[in-house]
Amino acid sequence: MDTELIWMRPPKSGAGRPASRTRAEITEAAVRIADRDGLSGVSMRNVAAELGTGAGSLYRYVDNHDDLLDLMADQVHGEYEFAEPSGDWLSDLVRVGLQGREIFRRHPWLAELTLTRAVVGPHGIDVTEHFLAVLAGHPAADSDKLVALAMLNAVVAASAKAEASPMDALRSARYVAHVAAQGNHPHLAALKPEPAADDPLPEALRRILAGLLA
Amino acid sequence: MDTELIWMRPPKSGAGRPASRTRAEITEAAVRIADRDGLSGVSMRNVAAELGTGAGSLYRYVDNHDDLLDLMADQVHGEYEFAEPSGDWLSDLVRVGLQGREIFRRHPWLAELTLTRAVVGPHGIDVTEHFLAVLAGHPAADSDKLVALAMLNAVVAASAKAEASPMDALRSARYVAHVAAQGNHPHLAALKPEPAADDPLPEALRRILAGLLA
DNA sequence: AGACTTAGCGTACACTGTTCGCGAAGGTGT
DNA sequence: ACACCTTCGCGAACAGTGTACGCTAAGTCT
Repeated sequence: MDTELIWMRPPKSGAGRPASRTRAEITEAAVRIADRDGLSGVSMRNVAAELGTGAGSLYRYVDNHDDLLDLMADQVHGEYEFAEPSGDWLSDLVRVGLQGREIFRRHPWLAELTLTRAVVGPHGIDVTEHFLAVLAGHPAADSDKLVALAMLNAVVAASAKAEASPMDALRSARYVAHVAAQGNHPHLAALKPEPAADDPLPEALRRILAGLLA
Repeated sequence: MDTELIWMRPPKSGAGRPASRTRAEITEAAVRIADRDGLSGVSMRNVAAELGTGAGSLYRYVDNHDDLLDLMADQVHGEYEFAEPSGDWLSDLVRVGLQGREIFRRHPWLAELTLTRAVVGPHGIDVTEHFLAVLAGHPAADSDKLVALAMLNAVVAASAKAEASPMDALRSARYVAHVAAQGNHPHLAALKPEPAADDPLPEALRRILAGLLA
């Protein structure tokens, strides 16, 4: 069994019949399906059909279904566009977070993926590298910086997931109202249905990052 | 189709043959299996076998597999033990977060669940109620408090997931080393393999919560 | 006692990830 | 040019999944 990450596997030797498809091509097809039908639509058979090939053929390019998910997650991490560090590290990092949210919005399935598995691949690594570059002059310990990155990802993904499934919010709201009517949860009942304030994420990110990297 | 959450469904009418099992019993069996074999072991057939019954019978108690997962997630949220608000809201909330981590440690499958779906049920609601009770005198807007709770959950779950699967960390580390050796990622290569500092979570939670609820 | 309602079960269906063997394809070396 | 040989693409097969449905038996109510 190959315990290495998929990106480290050695390239095929030149001999033999050449492959008619590339791993990138397969990844793109999978992303296309996920964007259209959601993560559950990304089955080996569906991806193969999108490419006009057989399901078993995919296993020439990918070890298993999870590998395919890893490839997808890493691929869309390539959509980040990094600006040169401006000197204001806090604003730069918030920028990264907000850019992440845009990616999550473009690919609603990504939140579930990043929350479930670590994104490590060429593009995921690039994000880490940029994050560290922005914090190059910052006195915090390396481990604290990495913790901050992980937390930033978790928070952005969680908020993206929340805004991606408003049905959940509706069902929850109905249940909360039901419970509040029971009378045993005074603070819950006292919640005011406030006018949705404008986008809370930028400020939340500022505060979280500032708190973590004091 | 019933769009209501499972906990709102009306109790059965007294007539007819009484059920020989309870929903709680089924949920406990599912949790037991998940604790032992992980989330993927929680199939309808496995849970049914654990109870010595047929797979189809479970659908008398649960609408579908996802409902069962919701029940499991909510049930273990009943393991929180809430103390009276001490007056120091920050410490109280950190306490909640650390207690959450203990629950995640006892039930490693829970992180994936809470990161994937919202936990709304009797026990999940109790957590929210307690969170709001602690912040009863706090001037922040209600919506900000709820955001803080969601972020707290995301952060604790993410850190629990990370510590639950050190294999991922190992594979990642190997790949990072491989990339760093390439030379294109100076900041990554400059990371010092520091001695693991003592538990960073309490301080991180303090800072995040203090930042969010300034 | 009889009627009625519901539980439990077994079977069936469509789908999933994955494996394996076979035939064909296309470069490489002589 | 030809043979070789590695690799690809494919189709069938297997074990497992969630779920629907019809039947029978088991209780409760009138």
